[in-house]
Amino acid sequence: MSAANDKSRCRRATRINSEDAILAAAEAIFAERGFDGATTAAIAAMAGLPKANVHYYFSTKERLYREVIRRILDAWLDAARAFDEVDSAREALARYIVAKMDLARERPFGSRVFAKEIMRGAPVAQDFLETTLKSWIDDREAVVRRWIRQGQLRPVEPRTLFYLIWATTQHYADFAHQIATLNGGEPLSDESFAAAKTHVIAIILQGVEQR
Amino acid sequence: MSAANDKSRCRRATRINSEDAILAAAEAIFAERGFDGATTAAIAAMAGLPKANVHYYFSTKERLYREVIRRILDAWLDAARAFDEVDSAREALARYIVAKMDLARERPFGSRVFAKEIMRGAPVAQDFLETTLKSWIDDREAVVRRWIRQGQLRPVEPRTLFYLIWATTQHYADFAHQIATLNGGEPLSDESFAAAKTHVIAIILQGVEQR
DNA sequence: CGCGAGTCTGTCCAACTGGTCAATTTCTGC
DNA sequence: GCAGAAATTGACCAGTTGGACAGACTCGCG
Repeated sequence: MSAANDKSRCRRATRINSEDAILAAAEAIFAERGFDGATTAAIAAMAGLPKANVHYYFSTKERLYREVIRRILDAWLDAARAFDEVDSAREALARYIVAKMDLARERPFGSRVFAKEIMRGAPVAQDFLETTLKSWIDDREAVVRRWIRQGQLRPVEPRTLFYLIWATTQHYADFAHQIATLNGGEPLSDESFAAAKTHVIAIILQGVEQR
Repeated sequence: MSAANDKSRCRRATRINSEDAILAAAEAIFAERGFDGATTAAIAAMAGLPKANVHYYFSTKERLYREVIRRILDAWLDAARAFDEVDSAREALARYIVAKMDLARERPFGSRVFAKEIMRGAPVAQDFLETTLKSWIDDREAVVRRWIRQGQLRPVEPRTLFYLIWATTQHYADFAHQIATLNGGEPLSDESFAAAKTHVIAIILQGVEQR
């Protein structure tokens, strides 16, 4: 790689590093205080930059917020693919729950930002809900109904099953503080979390599988 | 009842009406925007009172917020009693889920305020989590373990079961907007909600009952 | 080496926030 | 029917916020 390329990549890298630092800080601050409660000053402080620098990369607080939401939805879609990797109901559900639990563990702030976005009426994510998410769940509902016809699953209501999975997996991110408090003040260890994953899968599969 | 009592009750009634209007408005505004994002002006406007009137009844925004939280925790404790009404695992779990689902349906704002309170690290509810909630779940965990020993339930992890119930029941309040959007833009009808209640109970009981 | 584009930041401002206060109106007990 | 307590409210204030902007600094190419 040429020196010229190296240098131009250096500039770009600086920009990307700053943007990433700001986005990561924004995700944390928005998660804790919500859109209205978050201040650009707090985001800048957490990112270790002057406030004006934040406004250099993201002209307005709303534009920054939209970008944070966009990344979260990307990560969600990524995890959702786990549902389609295999054709057995048991395996597909198990993999999907694992993917959603891991997402909750790795991006707890993102999960909380999304939750708060929905609670304010989804002014930014409404389009995602109506188009991408709507068709995702319509399609998967059909898949679940096929599994039921094939005798892999009991005749459960597909929507109820998805809401139960979404709710439970997100709970481990959104209510991590409550879980930690009930765990003696300590966040779940990796082992406890892995065990929780297994137990959640066990209960849900037992709840819907035909036996 | 004497005229004097009638009158004094009138004054008190006015006060109580105003306080209730403010508390109801506060619950809605805090639910949508969180503590930091909520403004006393918005709460006053929704309650149909001048802002100064709000500060007459609740000296500070934080005091008002604490009172909102207190009432929510009261309602939660009320619903939690459903768990102890009967001794069969099946009946106790079913009743508890019904109570929590009904609470989510009747007090969706309260549920969201609580969720946001946890997400900001529970500065106000921490004491409740550490004392009341901790001992509640410790005691009920013991009850679940007894049911397991008695062969009423499969050997599930009690905590996982409670988190799954809390998550799912709260989801119907906190994510009501998402559910409505996926329901064609309309909130769940009373019939759909009643059906969801039944389906949730069916999946969870199937998931944990010994058969 | 030097110049222009890109990056960074201190300073400022208009709008808004929680909260105060004094003046006014409305009750209540006698 | 009146004295005073309680309730109500418009006007106001000090602190904070999102954002603008001009100038300083840095990098990379010719």
